[in-house]
Amino acid sequence: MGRGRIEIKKIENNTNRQVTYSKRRNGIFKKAHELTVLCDAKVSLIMFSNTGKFHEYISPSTTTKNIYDMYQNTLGFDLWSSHYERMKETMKKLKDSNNKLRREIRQRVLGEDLDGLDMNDLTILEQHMQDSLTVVRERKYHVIKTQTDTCRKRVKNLEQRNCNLRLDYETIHHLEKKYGMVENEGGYESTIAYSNGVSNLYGFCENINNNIPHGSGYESHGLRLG
Amino acid sequence: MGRGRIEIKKIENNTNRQVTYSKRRNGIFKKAHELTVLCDAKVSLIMFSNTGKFHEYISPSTTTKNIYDMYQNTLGFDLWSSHYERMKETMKKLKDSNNKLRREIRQRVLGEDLDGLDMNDLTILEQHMQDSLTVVRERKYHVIKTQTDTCRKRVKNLEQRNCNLRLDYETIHHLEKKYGMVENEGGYESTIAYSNGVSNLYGFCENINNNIPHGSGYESHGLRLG
DNA sequence: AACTATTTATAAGA
DNA sequence: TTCTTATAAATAGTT
Repeated sequence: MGRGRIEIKKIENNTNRQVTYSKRRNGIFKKAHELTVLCDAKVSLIMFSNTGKFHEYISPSTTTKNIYDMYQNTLGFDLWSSHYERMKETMKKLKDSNNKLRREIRQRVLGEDLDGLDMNDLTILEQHMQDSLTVVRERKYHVIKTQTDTCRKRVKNLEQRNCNLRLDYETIHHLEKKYGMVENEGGYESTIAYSNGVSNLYGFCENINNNIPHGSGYESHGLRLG
Repeated sequence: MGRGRIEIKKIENNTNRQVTYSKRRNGIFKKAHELTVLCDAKVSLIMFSNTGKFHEYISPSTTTKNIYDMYQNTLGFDLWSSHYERMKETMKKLKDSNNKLRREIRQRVLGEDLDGLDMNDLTILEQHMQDSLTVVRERKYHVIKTQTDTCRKRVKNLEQRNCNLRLDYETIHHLEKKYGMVENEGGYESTIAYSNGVSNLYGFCENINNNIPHGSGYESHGLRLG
């Protein structure tokens, strides 16, 4: 019904398709309305274009929800309710699980809600909590150990560098004494830095391999830092 | 479009109306299908004749339920699913809550999943666990105390009753000696019961206020029963 | 969005 | 119901 007959297959030209959609949509709505009036029928017509645009026709004598309810009645089964029932089921399970978890936390974390437990339950619970506490303590000691190890490495590194520096200074010192003269190119501040530097460096070097503890067990760290 | 033009108003002739319904229904279904194919659209067409007969067309690329879901989404308002959306929301919250609780349990009850915690977190966690453990231990000792108290009361009660019984027997015994005769109304079995009874009763009475401990602190019970 | 040549739908009749 | 057919209506291509 047009200038030429067309094959019923997707119109590839985008503009064309959209124009045809618009024209035919009006046509089909008109037909739906005519059917409604002529035959006293109830029609629900919902359409989405390929671009997602929405249009609907609904017979004036009814509503979309009503048509849908009739539809469900007619088919006898309820598209929603199977879904809905499953959802309610899932929700109930989640709630139960939640309550169990909360109770477990009340018992195990807060130490509340212990009224229902007998001696045996309590003993088992106590043991579990003791075990968990041990795990947490071990973790804590592990963290401490890692921290102190890192710290010790940094200290050792610094000591080594300062020791080397001291040796350099001593070499310079001896050379100065040997030639009986001080070049003193750095002026006043340099001299101060030098004398302080040497005494500090001595102090550092004496510490090497003596004052830094090397224990590696959790316990020794725990005793010192706890 | 027929042998004559018709006015768009309800066809009063019943047969005629039904024929027209049938013809036009086919026409509109055909149009709906053509629209689906030509324009790549999604169409849901549900019809009920005035006699209640049901017919539907649905684009092959979708389902009626899907169209209704889209319909609801598009209108934003919701015939069925304000309820449904609230349910989904609640469900999401429950799931989140559940995951949080599980994580808490993993950390606090099983001592797992501690990687993200620093020294401070660990110390706080350790303290909490220690506190909870203390609460559980106190509860345990409370249960022990209650049990032993109940037990002691029952024992005391029994002792008292047996003591009274012994006194009664002794009274009878003295009376028998005094009058130099045994009435022996109970026969053989009674005599056996009597002689055994007396020796047992003596044993019980000697224990009163001597062998049953009366400590009330948790610690003493813990030491004895733990 | 309007036009119009054509196709398509369908009212009435069989 | 289904077929037929004259005719109304819808619409494809064009402006």
